[in-house]
This record gives sequence, structure tokens and C-alpha cells, in this order.
Amino acid sequence: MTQAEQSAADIPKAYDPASVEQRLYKFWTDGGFFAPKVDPSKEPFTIIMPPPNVTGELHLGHALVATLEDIMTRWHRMKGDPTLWLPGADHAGIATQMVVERSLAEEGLTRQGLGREKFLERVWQWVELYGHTIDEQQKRLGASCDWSRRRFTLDEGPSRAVRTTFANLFDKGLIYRGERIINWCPRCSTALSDLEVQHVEEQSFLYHIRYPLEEGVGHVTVATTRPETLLGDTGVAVNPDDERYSHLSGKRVLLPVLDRPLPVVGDDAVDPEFGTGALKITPGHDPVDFEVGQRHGLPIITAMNLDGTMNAEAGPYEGMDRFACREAILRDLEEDSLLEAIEPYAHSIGRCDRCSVVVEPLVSKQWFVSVDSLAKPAMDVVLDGRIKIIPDRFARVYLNWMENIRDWCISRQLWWGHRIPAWYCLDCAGDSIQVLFPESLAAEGLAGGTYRALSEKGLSWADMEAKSSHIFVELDASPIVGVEPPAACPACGGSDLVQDPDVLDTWFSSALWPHSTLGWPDDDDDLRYFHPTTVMETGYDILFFWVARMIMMGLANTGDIPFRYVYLHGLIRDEHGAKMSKTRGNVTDPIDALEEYGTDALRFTLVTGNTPGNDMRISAGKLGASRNFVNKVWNAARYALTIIDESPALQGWQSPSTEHRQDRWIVSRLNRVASRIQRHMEEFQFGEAQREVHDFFWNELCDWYIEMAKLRLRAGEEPSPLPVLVHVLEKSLRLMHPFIPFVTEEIWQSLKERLPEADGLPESIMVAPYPVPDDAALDQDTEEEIDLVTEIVRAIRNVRAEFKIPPSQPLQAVVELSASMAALEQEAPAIRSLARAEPLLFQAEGAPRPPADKTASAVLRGATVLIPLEGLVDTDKERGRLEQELQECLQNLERLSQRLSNTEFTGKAPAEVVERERGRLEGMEERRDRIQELLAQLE
RNA sequence: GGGCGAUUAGCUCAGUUGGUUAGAGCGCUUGCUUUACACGCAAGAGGCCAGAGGUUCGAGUCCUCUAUCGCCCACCA
Repeated sequence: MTQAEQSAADIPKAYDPASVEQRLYKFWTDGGFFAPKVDPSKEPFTIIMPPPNVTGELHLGHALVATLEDIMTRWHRMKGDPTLWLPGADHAGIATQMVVERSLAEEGLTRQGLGREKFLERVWQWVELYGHTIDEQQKRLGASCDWSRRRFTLDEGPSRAVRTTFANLFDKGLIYRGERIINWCPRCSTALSDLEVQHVEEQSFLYHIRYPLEEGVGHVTVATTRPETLLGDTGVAVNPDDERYSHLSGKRVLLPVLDRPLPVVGDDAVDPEFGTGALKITPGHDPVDFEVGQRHGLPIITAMNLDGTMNAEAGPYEGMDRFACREAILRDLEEDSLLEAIEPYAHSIGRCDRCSVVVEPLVSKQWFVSVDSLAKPAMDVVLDGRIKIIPDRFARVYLNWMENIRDWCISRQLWWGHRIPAWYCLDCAGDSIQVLFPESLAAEGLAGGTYRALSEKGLSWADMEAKSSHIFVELDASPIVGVEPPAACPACGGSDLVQDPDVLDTWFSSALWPHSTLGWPDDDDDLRYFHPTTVMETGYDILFFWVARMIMMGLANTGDIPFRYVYLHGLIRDEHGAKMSKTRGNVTDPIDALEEYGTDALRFTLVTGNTPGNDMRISAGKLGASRNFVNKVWNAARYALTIIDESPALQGWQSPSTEHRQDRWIVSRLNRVASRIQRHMEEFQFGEAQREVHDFFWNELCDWYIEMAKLRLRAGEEPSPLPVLVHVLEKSLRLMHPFIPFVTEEIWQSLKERLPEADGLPESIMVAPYPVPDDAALDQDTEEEIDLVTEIVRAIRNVRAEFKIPPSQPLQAVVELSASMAALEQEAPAIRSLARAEPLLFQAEGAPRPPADKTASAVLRGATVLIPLEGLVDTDKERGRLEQELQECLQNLERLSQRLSNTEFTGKAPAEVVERERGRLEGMEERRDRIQELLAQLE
């Protein structure tokens, strides 16, 4: 049986996502709906997806990205904008290299053992194997991105963009090599940028160490948290205004243990209040000391190897691990009575973002991006509003960071990534290329040295590259930088050229992503049409890592902003607000969640109560509530489909006539909600938009309209509510589709099969136009009328519940309609049936009433409901209740009349607000009169 | 040391140009096999919107201060 032949009666009672989702996703991709329909006359909508790590697994953060971006994408596509959502993946240098190294370790292999080339082969194999898991998982989330345009950061296009950018910036002097103090991770064995260091406050100690004066009498005491670095000390600094130390000016002290004489210098960087007021200067291992050292011309001594062990400069400590060395030095200082004090001390320690090993600041030759000239224009575009950050408070965070930005260390001593497009001539620079070998090769007689020296010993460059642990190039060597490898050395014409061994920071390629994915540096059609992109949607945690750098590099490369809006979402936490982590065991796997609750429910949950920039919590309770809503939609549709099968009287459903008040009402409400949704969508308030459609669908369409329509259908009334029901349902499906794409498409297809082909519906709801609110359909009076109907019904139900009268028992009700609501007598069937009021009588105000002492009553705006309850009404209680209502009413009256008699209010408040208050006052007065009337009858 | 966010019903959260008697979901209480849905229907309880000042005709919403929690940035050795 095909789906078309399936009768509505056979539709399952509960929505079954598993039987729907993968089939529909295939239907969408087969239909080619995800690819943009380029139309030069239209402004496109473009989102470039933040590329997940190529070896990653989908987590809820990705699911949130996919959901929010899919909502925007589907909405714009339905609005008719040429819409491109471009997916991709990031090679994620350090992260991926670490994962692969870990897996090699299980085989007893190391990357050095394999050599660069073999290692990279292994990484590519890994990428082939796992590179598409996230893509497949994104598809399960319903992501409607254009897979035909998928990009990987190491693809030829983006790679050429990287090399081009590098070469351009180098030519402009904005990329340079320098010897600077950088963050070094001894475990990852690479330099890191400042952003890749996590500073965490930890309990530690401040050691007070005596440095004897060279002249033999007395000492200076310095305070340090890292005693092992004293091996690299080349000076001691005091504040020049510190009188305690003025006698030391021009003198020298002796470095403990090594007895190296050190000059005492005066420098403002020293805070006399801190510690002892004297600072040991280790330019090779501390950023502040480096600067002090530069100011005073102190030499730089690097006392550590790149693996965190001490080197020859450390003398007796050579070969020790830096922390073992710390202990050893403390012992030796103690013995020499040079350790004056140990003070418990909390301070922040920098750890590697990736592996949590304590980062060692050290002086090293690295490539840097000079950011000052890039930062200014990047600040301007945010200041002048060309780029709008949502929520806007992050604009201040961005600007503040930009103002204090420092040069960006972009070289990494890794193998996986974009290799730096710089080459060196072995003939010219042979003396400047320093090759280091791992300790393990020392036994084989392999010691480090310059290329020239090693080559004279018969080692080939290939061997050096394969076996070395690191290769550094002295600053005097001139790199040949270009997009493609140079054929010959421009200086000597030699052809023995070798490429810089380092790769670029992963974020370097990420910074180009919005234009490199669209074809830059070529003058590509996609680039011309889709760039600048519209929205960059990502987490606020990578505002600096990524967003800031995209803006700088985008402006530098294309001369244009990379995107108009930056939408920053918050982090997802567990139901107690804790960060999700494997060790805590509180991780919700999105795939598990969508299998248990359905993709639409997961997406709905991720958007419920979601506000830009705010963290959110997720829980099984929320997922369940979302699943219930999806099921509600399913069942409302199931009902509608059943009716259509029974009586397919659907003429004019696309723009049905609304002679019936109920029809007019629901269409008015639909358009009002559509208009609110439009506003929220335009303002990126997806949570609010979703809430609007949820409330409309459940509380108005299902709870009232469908219930009222049932009665008309059963009675065979004319006009039939069916065309309106179908109209509103179909429009609602479209409104909801960006949020819950699967269930809406599934229902929409079933609906479409039952509608005349001539109606010209498109193939899929995802390309059906998004409902445009029609102001002409808004009908305030009708909304007020039906509001009163529902209030009358509620009032009667309320009395029924209060007096515990079972639904089976008829309940007589008398409704006194005010003159303006007199026409509501036409709604008698609905009131009678929904409230189970039998008999239901209408009468004008002033007509004789049932005996007051045997009547429960409700005073509404526009009607009084009287319910005779022989023997059930407690007159005193009823009087008490009425008196309480009267009190509340009088209080409101008091407040309203005060407000309205206040000339400040009537003079300053907008006329419509004053008018509204006046209307309220009148309504309240009328209410007061009617309550008093009822009370009088009770006397 | 700077900056940001949160503080609203028992719980989780909305509430975006200041304008009714502050909303939702979950949970709770009561009653319902009402032929779309018990993943449901109906009725209900529950809130000095963290505290104190201020601006305003009017403040959950704007300003100042305070408290608690969380986050980010920063070269206090």
C-alpha cells in the first residue's frame, strides 16, 4: 500500500519519528531542495556553518548549531530568498594530531618513528574513516545544508586561500618571523597562541630566595613561584623608587647554585608592594621578564629543553624534568640557607587548552601576524554597525578584546595542518637551519646542529626532516614566501629549496572560512553572489578565537565584511546547570535523544526558552514535553485528515470565506500569530517565535477551534468549518516547519494527497511560501467575542468543578449578554456543548433571574452567567465570594480612577494608553454594578 | 585587578523600544476511557519579579549601590 492509499483511520495514534525521518531526509536531498536557487535579482541569505572538527562526534552544542542554523535557513528558503547553508569540516590541527597519535600509541608507534610523510598518511586514513560521522549525524538532525558545496579546510581551494593570505600579509609586512616569548606546551611540543592557554587559579607557593651580593656582604631576597627558572636568570630588578633597595643600584648579585653574577636593574614593572619588592629576571622563561630584559639589554638564557626537561644551561640539573628540578633546587637552596621563606600562594597557572599540561613560556623563533593594523578596521565595522553582534552586549566584549589585542603566534610545531608557504634555500641558509633530534637518537650518535654541519657529515635533508624532533630557522635566513613553491632561490638561483617545517594555527584557516569556502581568491560566481554572508551563528566561547579573526582577515582579504550578523548562542548544560562532561557522566548524546524522543522533539527542546547569548539547560522533562507537542500536532492533523476522508468539501480552502464568527476568529488569530512570529524571527528571537506558534496551535487551534468545529461538523452545519480548518492547519504547518521539519512535512504530504492537484502546491513544504501575515484578516471585535464565548464556557465548567457536578449531569445556565454582545446568542450550540449546559438560556439584562439564593454566578466582561443550583448553593459562601470579587473590583477602580484623574498621566502618557485605561475603567464600573446587583438580590 | 551574565511559581525558564490583574513547561491538587491525542481533556493551587535607593504619570523592564552564584579577560613575580 502506498502512502497515498493509506486512509486516515490507519494513521498511527502516536507519531513515530523513526518511521519518518530518514525517508523524508532522503526525499529532500533527492529533490535537490537544499541547493540555493540563484537569482541575481534577489538578495541571498547565506550561512556558512562553523566547521566541526573532522574527527569529532556530534554533541549537543553541534545539535544546537544545526538546529538554529536550520531554522534560519528553512525560514529564509520558505520566504523565497536564494538560501545557502554551506557545511564543512575543520582539520583541527592539534586536536586531530593528538587523537591519531593516541591511536598510534596503542600500536606502540610514535609519529617520530613513522616520520612526517607516513604519519600524515595515517591521519588522512583516519579522516577518511571518521571524517563524515558528523555530517551523517547532522543529517539526522534535519540540517538542510547544501552538501554539494561541502568544504574541508584542507581542500585545495581553502588551502590555496590560506597560502594566498599568508603571502599577501607577508608582502605587506603583516606576517613576520620573530624571536619572542611564546607559550610552549611540552607535551604537544608546539607553540600555542595566548588564547590556547587556560589560566586556572591553583594553590601553590611563593618561595623567597636569597641572592647574595657579589661584594660578599648581604643579600637580596626575591620571590618566585617557579624556582627552577632561576637557572635562566640574567638579572634582578627592583623598583627605581624603592628606597629599600636604592643602595643596590649598579651592584651585582650572585645567582644561587650557579654563582653567575647578575646585575641589579631598576624597572617600573616591579611592584614594591608585592613579595619582597625584588624580582628575579628570567627573560627566557617569563613574558614580563622578557620585556624587562629587553629594556635593560639583559641576555636571554633558555634553561629548558622543548620537552620540559632541563638543558645544559641548568648545569647540575641537566636532564631533570622541570618539576623534579624545582624540588631539587629547593633542597639545595635549603642546604645553602638561601631559602628564606615558603608562603602558601594562590595564583593562576596556564595550562594547554588541549592536554592540560602546564604551559612553559619560553623564547622561540615563530611566525606572527601583526594585528594592530588589522584590528582597527575590524573594530570600525562593529562600531559603525556594518556588523551587528547579537546579543549586542558582546560587541563591547569584542571591542575590549580588540583594543588590547597582541600579535598572533601562528606557527605550530605540528605536522597536521597547512604547511607554512615559506621556503629556504639550503645553499644560502644552510647555516641558519637548526635541526634538533630526540634524546633517543643521541645513542646513535645523532646530535643536533645546523643543516650545513649535518649535511657535511653526510646526512640528507630528507633524513634530517624525518628523524628530527624540531627544526628551527634562525632569523637571519630569508624565507621565500609564495602561494606556490618557488622554482629557484632568487638570491643564488639554487634549486635546493626546503619548505618551512611548521604548520599554521588551525584558526588561521578558520579565519578565512566565510570567503575561502566560496571560492576566494578566485573571482568565483559563488563568492560574488553569496559574499558577504548574512549570518555567522556560533557559540560565544569562540568570539575571539574565530569571530574576531574572521572579521580581521575577511576585511584584509576581500575588503568587505565577512557577514552582516553575528548570532552568538549560549552553552548547553545539564538540568542542574553543570557543564556536560564525560567524567561527570551527565552528557546527553543528541543521537540518543533523537532516537528516544524524535528529532523534532530534540530540536524543539533546544529552542524552547533559548535566548541569544544565554546558557540553557536540557533535561528529560523538557524533551518529553517537546515530544508531547509534536504528538499533539500529529494528532490534530490525524483528526483533520479523517474528516477530509469523510467529507472532502474543501472548496476554497486556500482562502476560505469566513462568514462564521469562529472561522473569522481563528483566521484572525492565525494572522496575528504569524505577524508576531515574523517579528521574532527578524529579531533572531527563535525561542519566542516557537513559543508563539506552540501556544497558538495547542491553546487556540486544538483546544477551542477544533473542538467547536467538531460540533458544527457533527450537526452538518453550513458553512462547513472544514475549509478553514484545513487552511489554518496547513498555514500552521508552514509556520512550524523551520522548527519541527519532519512531522510537518509528513503531515503536509498526507494533506497534499487529499487536496486537489490543481491547487498547485509545491513538491515539499520546505519550499512552500512562509505565511505572510495579512492585516486585513485581523478582526479585533471577533476576537473579543470569541474570548467571551470561551470565558462563558470556562465559567460554567468552573462552577461544575467547584460544585462537583459530573459531566453526565446536565447543568442549567442562564447567560445575560450585554447589548454589544447580544449576537453571541448565535454561539449557543458551542457554549451548550463545550460547557455541557442544558438547558442554556439567554436573556437580556434586566430580565427576571432565577432565585438568587439558589444561584451560582460569574460576572464577566460583557456577560453575566447565572447557574441555578437548587440545594447546592451555600448562600453565605456565594455572598462571601461575590464580596471578595467586589473588593478586588473596587480596588482596581480606585487605581484606575486615580490614574485617570492624574493630569500628569493623561497629559504625558500616549493617547492610546490613556484611552485603554478609560475603557478599562468603564468596564470595571459596569462590572461593579453587576456584582452589586447580584449581592442585592442575595439580601 | 577589570568586565559580563544570572537572581521571576516547588523545579527549569520566557518576558527586547517602560504601559492591563507578570506567562509557559514540568511537578502538585481535583475530576474525566468526552471515538484526534492519557505523549490526552477539564478545573485549580502556587509569585512583595534577590535586597536597598533613585528616575518616571507609570518599573520585572531604565539608573546607582549591595548580596549570592556562574563566566570571560588580564604579564601580581
